Amino acid sequence: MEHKKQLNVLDTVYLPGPIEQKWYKHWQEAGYFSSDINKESEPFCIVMPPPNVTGQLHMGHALDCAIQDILIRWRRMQGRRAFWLPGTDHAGIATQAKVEEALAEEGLSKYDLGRELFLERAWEWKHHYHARITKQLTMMGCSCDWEKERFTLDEGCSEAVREFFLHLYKQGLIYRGSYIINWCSHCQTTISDIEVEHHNVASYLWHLRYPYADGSGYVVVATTRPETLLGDTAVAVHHEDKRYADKVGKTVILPVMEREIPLIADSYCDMEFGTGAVKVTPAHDPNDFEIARRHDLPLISVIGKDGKMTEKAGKYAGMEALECRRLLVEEFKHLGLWEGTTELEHAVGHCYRCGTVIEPLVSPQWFVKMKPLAERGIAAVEDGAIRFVPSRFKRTYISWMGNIRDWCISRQLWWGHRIPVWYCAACGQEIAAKEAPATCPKCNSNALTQDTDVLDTWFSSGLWPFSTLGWPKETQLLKDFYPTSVLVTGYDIIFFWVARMIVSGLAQMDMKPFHEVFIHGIIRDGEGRKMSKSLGNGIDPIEMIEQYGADSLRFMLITGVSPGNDMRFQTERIEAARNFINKLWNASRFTLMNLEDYKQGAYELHLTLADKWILTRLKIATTTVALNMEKYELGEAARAAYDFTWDEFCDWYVELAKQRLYQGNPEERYTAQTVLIKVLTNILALLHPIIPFVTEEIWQQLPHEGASLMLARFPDGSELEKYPQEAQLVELLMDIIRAARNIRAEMKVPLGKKANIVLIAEPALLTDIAGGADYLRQLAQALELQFLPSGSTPPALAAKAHVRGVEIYLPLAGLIDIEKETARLKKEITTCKNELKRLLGKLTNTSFIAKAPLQVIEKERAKQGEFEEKKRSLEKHLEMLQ
RNA sequence: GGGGCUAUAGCUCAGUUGGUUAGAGUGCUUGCUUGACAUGCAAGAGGUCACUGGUUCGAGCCCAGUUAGCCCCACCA
Repeated sequence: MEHKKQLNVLDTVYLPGPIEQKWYKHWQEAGYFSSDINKESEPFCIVMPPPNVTGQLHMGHALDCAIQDILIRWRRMQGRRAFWLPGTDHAGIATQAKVEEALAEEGLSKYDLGRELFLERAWEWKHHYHARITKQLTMMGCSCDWEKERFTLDEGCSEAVREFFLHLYKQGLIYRGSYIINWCSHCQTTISDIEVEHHNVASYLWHLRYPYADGSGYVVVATTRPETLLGDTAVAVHHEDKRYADKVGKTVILPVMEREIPLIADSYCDMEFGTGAVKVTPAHDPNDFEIARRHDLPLISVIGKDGKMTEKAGKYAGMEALECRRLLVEEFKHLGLWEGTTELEHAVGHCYRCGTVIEPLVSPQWFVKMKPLAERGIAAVEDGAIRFVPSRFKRTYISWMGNIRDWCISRQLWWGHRIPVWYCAACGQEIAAKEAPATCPKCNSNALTQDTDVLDTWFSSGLWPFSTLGWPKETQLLKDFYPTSVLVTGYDIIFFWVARMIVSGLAQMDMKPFHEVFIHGIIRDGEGRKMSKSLGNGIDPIEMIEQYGADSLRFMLITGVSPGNDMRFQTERIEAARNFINKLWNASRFTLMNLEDYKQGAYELHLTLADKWILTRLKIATTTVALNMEKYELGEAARAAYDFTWDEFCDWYVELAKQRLYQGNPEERYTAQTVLIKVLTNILALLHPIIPFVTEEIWQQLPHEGASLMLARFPDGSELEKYPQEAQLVELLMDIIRAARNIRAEMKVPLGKKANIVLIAEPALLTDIAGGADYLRQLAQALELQFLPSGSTPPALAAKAHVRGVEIYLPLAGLIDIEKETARLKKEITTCKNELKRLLGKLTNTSFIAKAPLQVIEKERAKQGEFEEKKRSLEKHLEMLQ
């Protein structure tokens, strides 16, 4: 054990800044973040959800990282081989959009640069923000193994992507085909179904007449998108719709285009909606696309990728779609084919990146066949191989997976993994390969060109748990750490990411990617709104760290919220966290200030009541913390440590220890010092995963063994001793002290004025209490203590309280306010009466007596006895005062 | 149209297998230059645990329904 006293006792306020920087650097240089620490032990691995290199980290990342770092530090302290793998995501569409924005400010478009130069700019962007993100993670205190850091677009991850693509391709699980996809005309790319956000939009339903070809009148269709009618290839009604029973099979003339199209019957139609007749535009509506496949209808694309009408739109060609809509409705009015317009609110798909309305288009794209993959993904969660915490997210996941459709993975972007497929210009052959083939295997031509599209960014993040560990190479890292232990992320990306990782892991590795998924909520602003750029209500974690310290931020983020629930970010809460850390700091200052003469083993220990009490409480608190950590109840764990530290250690034990420290003999002083060190050291260990910086700073200054608190043992309570009887007695003494303080406060006894206290109880109990007489004198401001056996005559003019068989009198001649004391007593008596009423009801209930466990009944009886005695005792005193 | 979450002190929230006199932080009241800390100490006020039923000896907690708010999914044009 060494003891170096460095703490500046003048610093009554803890200043986190320099201390946090100092320790992060120290830990990193000492190699404590390495996955080689505890190398021979059971591995514990977390792969960090890679933040996007689009920008800096927000409060959600701070929460995510705080949780992961807590888990990692905790397991490391338990002796596990803890490995937290950091990394970042290239975030295809998002980053490309940012780079394009930056170019636009220079008056340039990506086409001005060309693919290669554009990618250079994108890499510059990546380097810039990567450095920033790294800085932020270090400021948070993240103990990740930086030497193993990865990026989704690095060489290894790129190889993994190609390998996995081929794996699925060979099984026919990746295919190319012309299907209806979601097109964002702003981003100029497809997006997958989950990247489409549906918002309700107030719009109109136009009722339009399509004349029958045989001249027998017209059918009225209702549409929200008149401009698409130029691409109609049928009108559909429901089989059972009597209104149209004799019309099915006829043809109608599509107005404006003068095209003859059939009237068909399809169960998709809702007879209740509109007129029951729906126009079918297979090229611009997913449902119509399905109808067309069932009825073998042609596809006519009338809206192009630029959002303008195509040449197939006849005279409307080249026009913006919305302008076309307006003019087309006008034309229908002129033609006498407009029946009317009604208001309608309906869901419209928008791009999740830019908010542009999504245009469904038919286009040749690459898809992943999801059904067979999803089945395995569902089974793994259903049979418990992968466990969701909290468990309610299991249902969310399964129901989504059960309804999954094929995943469009090709993107018309430049920033990302190029699709590993080449086309032969000579024979049209499609060649999927890991590396660029020299010649066409079919015709030997060397006129090969690679597919120009890149893959959906989530295609590569889906491989993250194994691509980062070195796959497809058979690395030791992969052997040691796959499957990973737990994945920590927000519920908002369960579908985007968690589901994809499960599916990909099972498909490629034949093994789940992780055992557990720990889901947290999102951080909202003080009013409960989502933090967003557009609202400008985001709170920068860095600002908070600079103002309050990373420890405060971490503590605040994981307390006061239960797992999986959202949290409001309120400044008062981070202030409260800061105050707690300051409290810990000051309790440590107090301890250190009293250790100048401390020498381990100098004397024998003589544990007092207070010592035995705090050690017992420490054992309980430690056990509580340890159990809650195991259950992922981090907030509860933190709260237990907080309560113990502040309420029991600081408010009581430190006060109880002062007398021995200031006036005790060397042995007494030594014992108090030893217990202070022991309890404080234990507190620091319990809190270290949560608030690593301040705990390390203090620990290093206390007598300690080992190089760093990071590598110290995390206590679980089993190593601590307990003294239940002494602890119980101290609890009684505390109650007596509180009662006496209450009386003093109510009677407004000036602080400096000491008063006598008379205690009346059974002799055996009195003897016990007398053992804590010093505590009473000190903390209840007692001048003289008098112990009288039960039945003795109490002092005449006194205030009284009654606590667990002990009558407490404060003779306050001159100070006592009879009226106040009467009121106080009456209030106490009322409480007793209410409790007794409740207890009596229970105890006279025969079924309660018959069915409740004996223990519960005994407890209630004991309470009844106590309250009866208390009531009697107080009533007697009340009478005396009258 | 499905599914989920939330409703507990003025405010923000805990309350983990049903048994505590229902808790914390913050705010409020009162008193404190207490030899670690005013980012603090002590004492206090403040709750029909949304509502209605049910299960149970016993419900803030379990079940059903109602109301209010939030979120996710979804192809009614």
